[in-house]
Amino acid sequence: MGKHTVQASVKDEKLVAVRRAQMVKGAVSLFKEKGFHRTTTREIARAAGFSIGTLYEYIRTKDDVLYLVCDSIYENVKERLDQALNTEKGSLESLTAAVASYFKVMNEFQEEVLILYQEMQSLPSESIKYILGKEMEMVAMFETILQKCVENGEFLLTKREIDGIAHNIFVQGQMWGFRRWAMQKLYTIEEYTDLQLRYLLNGVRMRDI
Amino acid sequence: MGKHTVQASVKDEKLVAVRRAQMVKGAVSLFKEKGFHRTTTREIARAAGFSIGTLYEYIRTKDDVLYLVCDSIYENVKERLDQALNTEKGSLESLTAAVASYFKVMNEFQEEVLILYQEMQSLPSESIKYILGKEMEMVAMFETILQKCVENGEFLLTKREIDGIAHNIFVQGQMWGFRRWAMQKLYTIEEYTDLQLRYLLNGVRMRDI
Amino acid sequence: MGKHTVQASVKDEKLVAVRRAQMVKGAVSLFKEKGFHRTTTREIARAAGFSIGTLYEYIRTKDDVLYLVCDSIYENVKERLDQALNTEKGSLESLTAAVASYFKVMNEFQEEVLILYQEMQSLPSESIKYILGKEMEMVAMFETILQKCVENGEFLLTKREIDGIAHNIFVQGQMWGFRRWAMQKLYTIEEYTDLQLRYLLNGVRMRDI
Amino acid sequence: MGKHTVQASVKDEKLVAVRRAQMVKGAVSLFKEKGFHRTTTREIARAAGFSIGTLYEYIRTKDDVLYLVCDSIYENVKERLDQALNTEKGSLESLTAAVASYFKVMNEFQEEVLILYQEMQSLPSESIKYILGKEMEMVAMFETILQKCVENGEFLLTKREIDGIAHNIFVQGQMWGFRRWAMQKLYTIEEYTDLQLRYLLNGVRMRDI
DNA sequence: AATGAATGAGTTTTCATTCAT
DNA sequence: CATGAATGAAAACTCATTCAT
Repeated sequence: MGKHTVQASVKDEKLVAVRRAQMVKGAVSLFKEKGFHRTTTREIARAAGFSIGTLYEYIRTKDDVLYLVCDSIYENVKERLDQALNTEKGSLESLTAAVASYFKVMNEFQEEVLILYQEMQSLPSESIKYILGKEMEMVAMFETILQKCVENGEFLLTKREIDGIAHNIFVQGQMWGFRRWAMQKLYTIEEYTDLQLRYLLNGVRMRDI
Repeated sequence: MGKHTVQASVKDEKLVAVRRAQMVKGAVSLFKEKGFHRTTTREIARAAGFSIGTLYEYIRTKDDVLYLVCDSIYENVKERLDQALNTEKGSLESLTAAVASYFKVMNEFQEEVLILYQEMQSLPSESIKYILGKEMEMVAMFETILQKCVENGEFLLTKREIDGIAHNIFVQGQMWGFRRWAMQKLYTIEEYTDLQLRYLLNGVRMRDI
Repeated sequence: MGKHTVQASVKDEKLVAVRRAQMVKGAVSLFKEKGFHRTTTREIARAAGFSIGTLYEYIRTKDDVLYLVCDSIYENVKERLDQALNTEKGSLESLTAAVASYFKVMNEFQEEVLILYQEMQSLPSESIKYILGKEMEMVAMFETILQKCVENGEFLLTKREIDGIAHNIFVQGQMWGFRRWAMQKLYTIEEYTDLQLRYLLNGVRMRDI
Repeated sequence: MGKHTVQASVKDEKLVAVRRAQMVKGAVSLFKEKGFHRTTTREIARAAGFSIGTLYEYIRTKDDVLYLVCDSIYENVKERLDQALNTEKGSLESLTAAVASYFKVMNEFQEEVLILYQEMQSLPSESIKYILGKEMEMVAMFETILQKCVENGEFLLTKREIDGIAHNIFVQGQMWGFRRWAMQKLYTIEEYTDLQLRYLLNGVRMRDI
């Protein structure tokens, strides 16, 4: 955190949180529609339900909005994921369930994740690192699950293979939203989940026994 | 093509092609650095080696530059891919070779592909469709190879499975460039190719014999 | 006075005086640093030790602050000058002492006088006249002293000459602060006083006797 | 010069000079009326006879206008002064003539000099130094004249006295415009010149003869 | 009396596009 | 064909002022 905090002129921290939530909500819906650069600060203010002057009481520059949006998206995704994965016990079923949950979350947040990928580059590299750090935490969740599975003797995998698979899971989840114009014609999210799981598990399942 | 053609004031088609090539080259290197929206038309003209007035003799709007850039990128990728895959004969080895070639091409064009993903949204939806069509053609290349493999009795796959695998191959190639900050710490391009091929083939290889 | 009074919402006149003194003190130090236009009302409030809302309980507009500051500066200068010159008796020595005192005061208030000259123009012309009136009173002090000297037979001067000399004295005092970047490299305030006095008295001293 | 040059987007140096002259002329008349801070860039552009976009082809920031204005004022004053003083021969008459010329120039440029004193503080300190350097050159002109007079045996003065007198001459010239509301009620410029010259010369004339 | 969040008019600055030369 | 000066709409951002608490 520390420097990854956007300065507000308003002192009341509760209020800052409330206003920023309004702001992010409005901004996300605008960014979905036209992207960050084609959205004006006035539009963001209006969508948030307050004036341009008020907007600037809660941020310093337009880039702050982008940062807040990106941060909020991953925060939401991670929160939903934490809830979904916290019962995980290192079994094949729980891995399956975790991946299915993750894909569902990514289905829900597909537009938001698209924003992240398209606009994050405009942030200062410090902020990019910070946000990608959150992504790594999510990948690490899958690594942990896989690791447990290995420890439980469900799979036989090296650390490197675990890393690779965790990445693949993560990317396949994003891909659903990313390439929805192609994927969502071919499959429902459930079908897609089944397909990818089968494909992933082919790679990881210990030969019978 | 038809409407997917950018109008030029200059008649000499050879010259148009030459100037646009200069323009795209300059623009790509600028877009890599700062993105489409943070790049000005003046900068594009300068990078191309001519004046702002001349730039506008070869395009109508700034968006035309983006279109030309996106189009050119996929044209280049496809061209390289056509070369790499045209000797393909429907065998496991040729599939392996094709995927490896594709990954190599994506490694080479990673920054350009990034541009595509980040900026394509700014194009009119007509242009997006047109360019995504090219992407579909590339996916179709892998479908064809897989189909031939099935026909040759190498694999046993349904049409749907073929589509899914082709997509996965395609996405894993893009993922290399996309998530290079994570992937390229873990693997060399060759290691990455091996890893992904093993997973892919685990899923497609006919159960022994 | 009359219209040269700044309206306050707060009734308690004692409090008004206290708050305005705080305000002027903070504002002067800000104006010294960055000038009137580059200083915001929020900064003035903060420097004064209260909130922006409170600031506006004691003034009507930002210009009021400038007026109050200008007024206060001359008020302070005049007060110090009154103290210094009230023992004056119309002799050459007392003139000398008066000029020396005045130069000392101007040395002390040089930054404040700079503010006056740089920002007074932003006041409504009514206020300018009012404040310049105070300046005239100060010039008049020197006229009075000179007049007494003439009456005492120390000098032989016409009314016009007295006016001119009084002005010269006044301007030379301001010049010390105004052109301090040039003058204060050449002289100490004492040397400067000596120099200017000699020069002034050359013009006014009655030929020997 | 060197870094004291304002960057223009337009290449044609002749044109830059012409447009900047228009700009300065318009800006000076606006600054006389309402000061730098109360004048908008749009007003400057309009007064100069071109659009806001064009204005910014010839400057980088609004502060550049102020710099150009300040520079131009002293350039003009110095040029007029150079013309007036170049026939100077180190006699009492030529000193008298020089001072009279200078006062006349300051009478002519009184509003411009007022601008300098009121707005120069807003410039970066580098530019202030550069411009005050020009002022020092003007003071040096009088020092040179006085020095010649001393060499010719007209006056008997130390170097320090010369410096002090040159400063006094310079300040008395500025004072005429500065305090015109007071001075110009009492005297015509000619009378003022006579008066100040008499004082000055009382101080410098060699005893008797 | 004191506070500080809210407001929006107003300001500087940029930049895609045009057009006369 | 090529040039680059001119344009002005549009954008980000500021800040004096108000007013509900």
